[in-house]
Amino acid sequence: MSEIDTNSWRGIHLELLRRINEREWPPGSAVPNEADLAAEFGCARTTVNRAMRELADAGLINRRRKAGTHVALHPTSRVVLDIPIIRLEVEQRDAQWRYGLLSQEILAAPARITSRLGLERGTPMLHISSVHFANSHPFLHEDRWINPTAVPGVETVDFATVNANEWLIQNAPYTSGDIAFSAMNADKALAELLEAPEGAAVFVVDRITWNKNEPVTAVRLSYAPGYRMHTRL
Amino acid sequence: MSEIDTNSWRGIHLELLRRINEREWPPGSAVPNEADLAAEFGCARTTVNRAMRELADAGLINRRRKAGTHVALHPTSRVVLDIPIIRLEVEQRDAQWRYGLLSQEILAAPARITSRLGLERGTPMLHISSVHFANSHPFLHEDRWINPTAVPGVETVDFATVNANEWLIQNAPYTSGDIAFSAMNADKALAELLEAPEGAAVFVVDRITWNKNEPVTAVRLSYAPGYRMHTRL
DNA sequence: CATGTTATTATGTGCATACATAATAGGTAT
DNA sequence: ATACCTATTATGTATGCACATAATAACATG
Repeated sequence: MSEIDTNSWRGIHLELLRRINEREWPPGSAVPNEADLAAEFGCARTTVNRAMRELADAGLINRRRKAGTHVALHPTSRVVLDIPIIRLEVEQRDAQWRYGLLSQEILAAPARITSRLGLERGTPMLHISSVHFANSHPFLHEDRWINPTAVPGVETVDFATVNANEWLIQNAPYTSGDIAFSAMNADKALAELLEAPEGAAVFVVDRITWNKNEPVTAVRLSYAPGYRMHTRL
Repeated sequence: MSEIDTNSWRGIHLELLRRINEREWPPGSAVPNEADLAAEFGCARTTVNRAMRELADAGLINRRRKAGTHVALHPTSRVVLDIPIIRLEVEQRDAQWRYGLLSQEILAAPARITSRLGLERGTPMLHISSVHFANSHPFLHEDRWINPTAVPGVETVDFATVNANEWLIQNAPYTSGDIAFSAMNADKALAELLEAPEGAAVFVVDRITWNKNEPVTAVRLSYAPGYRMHTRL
């Protein structure tokens, strides 16, 4: 049997997890306060606090000053997704990455883009369309709009040799963003690019980023059919 | 101008974020050590440590003992998704939630389930098929397999009156799990259940949970077309 | 020169203490 | 009762100190 180290926040974290999991502290019930737990475990309150903070971050308990700590009634499972740059994502699958630029031009951005970014209708933006390949098979289509005033110098970049995904991460910092996942039927054009049948279900990631209230870029990644995004809970 | 409170870990966290974002500390560069930063900000090392830990958790910096702290080369954006129980998800959209059981029976589980769970082929499991509605429109189809030996008492539950999603969260704790997101074309049966055209792109969540190496449940949630899962970065 | 040993260094963690802050409970005046 | 003020309480955070631990660098030894 592995003894619990009640002197380390990890040990205490595990023990509290156990009490919650085994319904020793059922959902909704009050958890003893930090001082009491510290006394029970024979450690400093700081240590209990650290353990409890992790549980709160994971959504398993709710904490409020004075009101105390309670086991979450509906423990929303909190999933952490790491979204790497596309080249690495391909290489992590032991596949060879390749990138092909389809078009790069300054255009009046369509309303669906400007409205979401909070820009004037018809603002000139840099539009980039490209495909990332894994072992010569299409992996995803990247459809991106960049706000040139937020990213000085983009106009001069040749996105045939450098891919936009990576260049932006290196050169266009953002302070906040919005990301959405959905499923879409591939239209004829997309289907051709992804070498998939028309109408095929495609996993889509829409991402928008801002740098201090200034919109930077809006991108849609359409993954070739069969793509799965997964993590552990 | 808002002054930075260099005495609070939040203030320091913001200041470090700024230095990273504005390329004062470019990707790959070394960050001063905790002691030096503490001296610079005039605070305790503990406070700097707290701020840096947050940055490390967010994937913006990499920390290694002795080697020191470095700004991440490819800052993988880390997304946190909260997956609430389905009823709450519907109600958060200001819609009325309703639930309908389609079937509940003990069956020999198909190979695609048992193999992923690490169970004997043909193990008897409780299969539950149900639909969740939002304002009387199908919201998602829940296709679930439960391992009865891991969840004592499931056989006696009437899942026509209690929905499996909620009952399990309350009664079947898990210690680990696996979750995957993908897109699929609805087959004829699913399309009918979701009141969608056959072949419609459907957002699918596959989740498997274990309780200390014992498989608990495998579930597939197929969302009605149009569903978007989104968060902030 | 390769290899194993030993310092050195930066982060990781624990503790006691103090004070800050949010939220509730209790009491007082109107 | 209602509104307002005032304890009280549990969590949140900062500090100085100490020691643990991982990883590297420096050194010594064959």
